Amino acid sequence: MAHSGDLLRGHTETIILRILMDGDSYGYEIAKRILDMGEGVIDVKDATIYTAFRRMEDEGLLATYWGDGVGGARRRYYSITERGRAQYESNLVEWTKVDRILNNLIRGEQK
Amino acid sequence: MAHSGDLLRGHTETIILRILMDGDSYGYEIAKRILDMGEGVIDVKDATIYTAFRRMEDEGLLATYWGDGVGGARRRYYSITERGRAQYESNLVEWTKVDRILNNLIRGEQK
DNA sequence: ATTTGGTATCTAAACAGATTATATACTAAT
DNA sequence: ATTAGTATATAATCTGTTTAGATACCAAAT
Repeated sequence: MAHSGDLLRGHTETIILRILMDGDSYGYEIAKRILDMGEGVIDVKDATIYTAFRRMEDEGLLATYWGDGVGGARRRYYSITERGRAQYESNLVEWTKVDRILNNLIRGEQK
Repeated sequence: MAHSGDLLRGHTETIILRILMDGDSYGYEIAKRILDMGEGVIDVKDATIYTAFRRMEDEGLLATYWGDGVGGARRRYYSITERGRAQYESNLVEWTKVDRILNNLIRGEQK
């Protein structure tokens, strides 16, 4: 059986980019937000977030800086770059198409 | 960048099950049908279909038999089992939830 | 006659994003 | 002193998809 992460696969970056469009954030908070909105169906693991950050930094989609963890551990903040914004817009267009087609395929509607 | 197959990942089985609910079929035809409905956005590779068949047979979702390829190569037909139908219904319910949540996450709508 | 193109199935090896497991470290409350 | 919550990180593993290649049959064109 496909593991639950396959549902998220390919969308993690888009989701992170979308969250960062609301303002800078850090891994733990982003993970909690996805978990919260995931309603038990989508549950992202923190390792997924952190490996995605590395990839996205390498691709120039994110910029990063250290913040001071108030009342806890240190935080590494991320902000979305211009390139990241462009990537998000592109992914959103793609998703809109994919979503419609996937619905056709899964529900068996006519072409 | 996520390769295009990640968009399909986790849904291939559901799509195959859905197609087989219209009647028995074989790999090449199923691949063409997905390609056709995929509108250039979803393009499944035949190896993906055939490896999915093996998995699904092992899981008891499909039954198979050889047909005679009229005017071409031999065909291996697949039919959906009771278990396959149940799996499809279950996957459909799952997808309905995932689709809504994924849209919330990707479009950044309120919870 | 043989080459080309369409039909059709199959598998080993590589790829890549997600998961598992584990380590580290700081703070606040018990 | 211990536990729980906050926070980041990475190596190794998992698994569905892709790449690349093999096999084979038929019909039409050269």
